[in-house]
Amino acid sequence: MDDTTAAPHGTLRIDPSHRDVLDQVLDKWSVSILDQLCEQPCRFNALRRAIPGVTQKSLTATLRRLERNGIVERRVIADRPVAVEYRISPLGKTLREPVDVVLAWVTTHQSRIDRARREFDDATEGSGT
Amino acid sequence: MDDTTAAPHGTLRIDPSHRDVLDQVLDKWSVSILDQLCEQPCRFNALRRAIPGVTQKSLTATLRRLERNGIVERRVIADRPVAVEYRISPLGKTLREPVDVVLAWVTTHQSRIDRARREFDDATEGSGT
DNA sequence: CAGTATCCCTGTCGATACTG
DNA sequence: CAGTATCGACAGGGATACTG
Repeated sequence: MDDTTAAPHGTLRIDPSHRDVLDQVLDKWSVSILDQLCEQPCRFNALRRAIPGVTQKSLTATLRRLERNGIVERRVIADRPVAVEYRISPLGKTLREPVDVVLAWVTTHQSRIDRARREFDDATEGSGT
Repeated sequence: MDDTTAAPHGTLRIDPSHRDVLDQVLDKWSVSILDQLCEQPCRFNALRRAIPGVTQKSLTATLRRLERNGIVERRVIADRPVAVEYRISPLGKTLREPVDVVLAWVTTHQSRIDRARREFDDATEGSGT
């Protein structure tokens, strides 16, 4: 079957490792953290305040995961009233563009998506009952 | 370095609705489905066979979700030995590019990510015990 | 063929409490 | 301040069985 029409570059082959990276890097809180850290390095609680709704647990877990994947860097800047600074890594910076592209897509098509959802819900409404 | 690619900092505020869309269209199976349907319209079981590891339940749920979001179109093409064809929608086609960008990022940086993970795991190894 | 329905299990998430 | 530890609630995912 020829895929020259739909797939100009024939790229979209998903292997599990790719899926895995996406799961670790584009999950619920990662995008917000990425966004925040791209603006400026941030301490734990500052980050926490900057991202409404996140809990310590989730924030810690997400930061750890991003750190493990080389997206953010963790740095202890004091010993006494322990201060820890998180900053975006060079690798993390490169992630921003793809994420921006995706977010731009969402922004662009949000209304269309919303409409599709309403229409679907509307059409589905009478079928389940 | 000038960041013409990245949005000016602070502009891309992640609001819940964006997050919500991402969750619905970039989740575990959606990318594979998008990939497959971008190549050609597909019937349910064909799709199932094309995507190793997916179950009926997950496939059904994901297809429904994508349909609801206007990403794929569902079409009954026969009544007797019921046949259903799924195809990518115009909106769905526009999603391909952003996804492609993200996947390209993964491909490009995969080895670096893997290395970061190994280094992290290595450094962490002795601390948790 | 193309689902729906059910059970069950695991992972995740939030809330709370505690620590260096 | 920056976490760790623990618990309970809940959604998602797989396996299985059944249906138009």
